[in-house]
Amino acid sequence: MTNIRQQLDLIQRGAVEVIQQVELEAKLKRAIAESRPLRVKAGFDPTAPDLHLGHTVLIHKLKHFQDLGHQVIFLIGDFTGMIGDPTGVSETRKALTKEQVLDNATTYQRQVFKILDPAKTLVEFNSRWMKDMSAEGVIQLAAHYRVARMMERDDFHKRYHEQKPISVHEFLYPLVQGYDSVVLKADVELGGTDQKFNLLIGRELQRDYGQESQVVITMPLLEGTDGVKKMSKSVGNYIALEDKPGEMFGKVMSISDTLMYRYYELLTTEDLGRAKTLHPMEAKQALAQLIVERYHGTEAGQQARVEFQQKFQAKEFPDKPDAHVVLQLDDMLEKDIRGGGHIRLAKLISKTGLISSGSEARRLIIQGGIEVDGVKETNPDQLISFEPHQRRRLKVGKKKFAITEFRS
RNA sequence: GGGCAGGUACCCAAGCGGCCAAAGGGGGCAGACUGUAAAUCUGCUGGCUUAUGUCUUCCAAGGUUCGAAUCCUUGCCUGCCCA
Repeated sequence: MTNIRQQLDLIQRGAVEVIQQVELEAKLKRAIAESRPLRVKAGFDPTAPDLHLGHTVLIHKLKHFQDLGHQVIFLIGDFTGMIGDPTGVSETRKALTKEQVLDNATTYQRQVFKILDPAKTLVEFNSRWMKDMSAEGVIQLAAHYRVARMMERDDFHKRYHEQKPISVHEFLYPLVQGYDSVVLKADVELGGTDQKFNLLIGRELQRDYGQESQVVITMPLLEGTDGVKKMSKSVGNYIALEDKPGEMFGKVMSISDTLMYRYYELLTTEDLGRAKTLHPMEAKQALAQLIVERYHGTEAGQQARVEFQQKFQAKEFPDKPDAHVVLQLDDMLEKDIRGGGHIRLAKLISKTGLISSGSEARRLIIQGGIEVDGVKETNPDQLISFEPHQRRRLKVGKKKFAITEFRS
C-alpha cells in the first residue's frame, strides 16, 4: 500500500466533498498499520439494463480505491429496485420483477468489469439481507429516523411544497441504503452529490448500531448529452456503455464544447490543459474515440471515427447503413412490363422503419429531410421507380441512412 | 370519516357547450447557419395507400344534448384543510 499522502491525492481527485476528512485519514492510517484494507461501498439500483457514462464517474473512483489495495464492494440494489418508486414525479418507475432485476444485475456486472478488476471486487445484492427482514425489523429500522429530518431531504422538501405526492415507503429508501452500510460494515461509501442525504443516513445508522461511521465521498454528477440535466436513463440524455460504437461516437460528438471538457475532466485521465489546445473538433473526436475504445476495444474506436468522418464530414454514404430494406412486388404501386415498378416516396420512407409513422414520413419529406440517391426530394407523392434488383440509397434526416432494394 | 381544489396530447399548462386534433411553453424532429456541434432563426410535432377526407383522443364508465374536453351521475387517482 502506498503512503497516506499519495492515497489521499488519488482519492480526492475529482471528488466534491469528503465527510469527514480527518476520519478518512485516520481510517487510512489504521488500514496501513493493521494492513487491513478499507471496505469501500457504492450502490446501484438495477432499474434498467444499461449502465451509462454517468455511473462510470463513481466506478472510476472505486477503481482508484481498488488500485490502492482496498476492498471494493459493488452493491446491487436489487431489493430497492424491485420495490420501485411508484410516484410519477419525473417518471413512473414500474416495479420490476425478480427476473428483470437479475437480468439487469448480470448486465451491470459485465459492464462494470470493463473498469473494475473482477477478481478484486466483492459483488453484493441487498436482497441478501433485506428479503428476509421481518415487519418487526422494518419497524425497528424506521424507528431510527425522524420525519422532520427526513423532510430535510431536498427532493422530499420540494415535492411537499409543490403539493406533489410522496409515498410512505419512499422514506424507507434512505434507511435501507443506510442499513446496507451497517450490514457491510462499510468504511467508505461513494455516491453522487445528489446522494449526500442518503449517504449521511448511513453514518447515523452505523453509529446507532454501534459501529464506526463510514466516510462519505461525493462525486460530481455528469451532465447528460443535453448539457443541462444530469445524465439519466429516464431523461434519455445518456450514453450507455453498451451503445453500439457508432452510436456512442455520434452521441459524444453531439455534445457542446463546454460539456466536452467536462467529460474530459470526469471520464478520462487526460491532461485537461492539453485537450484545450487542440481544435475543439479534433479534441471531441479524440474523446469520442477514447471512450469507444474503452468499452468496445481499440479497433472499434478507430473504425467508429472513420465512419463518422465518412458519414458527416465527407457526407458520404456509410458502409453500414441503419437499415436495409428489400421491397417485394406487392409493395409497388404499379409495375411495368419489364418487371420494374414505382412506389410513392412517403411509403418508401416508412418502409425503412427508421421513422414511426407514415405521417411522419410525409412531414420529413416536405421539410426537406430526405435524399434519394443524393438528391433532395420534397414531394411525398413523388413516384420512385425501381428496376428489378435496383438499389437506391436513402438519407433520412441528418443521421439515418438506408438502402432499399427491389427484388421482383 | 367530513369539506375544498384538481386529473387535458411525451412533460408542464390554457380551454369550461359548436369556430377543438384542442392555445402557450418545454422536449423531440427537420431546414438554414456551422466544426456532424452548441447558440440562434424558421417550420413541423395523433393515426390512416393524403384526403379542403376519415378514424381515435382531453382519468374511467354511464347520462343530458342536434352537438361534450367543456354540463350531470358514479367510480378511480392526487393535493390541501378539518377530524
